[in-house]
Amino acid sequence: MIGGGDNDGRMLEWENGLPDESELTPLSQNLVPTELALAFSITAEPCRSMGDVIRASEMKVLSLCGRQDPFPCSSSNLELFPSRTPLVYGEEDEHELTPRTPAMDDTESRKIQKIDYDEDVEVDSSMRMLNSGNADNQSAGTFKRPRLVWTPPLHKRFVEVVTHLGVRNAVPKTIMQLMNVEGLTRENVASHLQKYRLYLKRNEGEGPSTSDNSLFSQSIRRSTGSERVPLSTTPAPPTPTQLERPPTPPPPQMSYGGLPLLPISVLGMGLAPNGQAGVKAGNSAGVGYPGGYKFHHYNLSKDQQIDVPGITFDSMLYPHVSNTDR
DNA sequence: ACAAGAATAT
DNA sequence: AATATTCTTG
Repeated sequence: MIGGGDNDGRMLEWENGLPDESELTPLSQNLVPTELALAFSITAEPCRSMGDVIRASEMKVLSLCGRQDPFPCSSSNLELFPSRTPLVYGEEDEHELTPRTPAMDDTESRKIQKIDYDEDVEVDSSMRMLNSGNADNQSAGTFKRPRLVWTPPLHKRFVEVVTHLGVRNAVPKTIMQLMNVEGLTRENVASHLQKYRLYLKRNEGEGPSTSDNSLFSQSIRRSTGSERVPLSTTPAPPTPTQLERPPTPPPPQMSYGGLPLLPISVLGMGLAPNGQAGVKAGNSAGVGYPGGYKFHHYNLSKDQQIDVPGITFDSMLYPHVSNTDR
């Protein structure tokens, strides 16, 4: 115990609460005697009122929170996604060197985002929030893109594009370009496409009227080859001429899933003690990651999804979610 | 050199 | 299981 046993009585008094003003040294009284202060060239600070103290206290609390707004994630806060902020999402791995080649060209712009400043406001803003608290994560050139989560809207977009192209002609780069989602990489798409094709293969040969009544299976026209389906969000459906080439470059850029990406805290998801992101059962669009390393979860709660009749969750992504929950 | 796709890693 | 990364090949 600090202070030993001499002052046990005083400490006991304090157990019933903080001392009142009468027991404390008045704010107006200098703690250092004038002579002593002069001897050490200490200039007395101006007297502070109780208001000053309270204000200072609040400032301290805010600074300890590391930001001005204690609740920046509230849905009403439109400042959530300020424009053009330096990319700060990175990872704690300083061994990850080699920035991608900086070939300056329109088709390569996405790569550049990895090492420079990301154009995707929503994405990097979410990153910033989620990563705040990481002290050593953003020294130049050490960015590591956080793990992408294929939310239902995002996957829907993917399916639209793939279906539009026809599974045979759908290749990652084209898909990526047509999806037109900022921050989405070819690697992201390639990985997802691989899985998607596995899904198709696993289910091939099964008629549409099997026990599989998932919206997923319904949403997919089993493409026989070069068949193409218009892209719903593309303003003008491709003309036959256009179909010869990779179709019309898309207008409005989506953020992931076409909606503002919201931080975990907004969605009732949190970081488990081991650093894993998880979701509460209600949103169930993601699960904790068994590997035990950090990743970011861009998920959207059900009522935040794009209102597209017929397609919401799907069984490829969320086989564990019952259809009635979708 | 680049990109697709498969294989493997986390 | 989901996604990323690496390897192989065209």
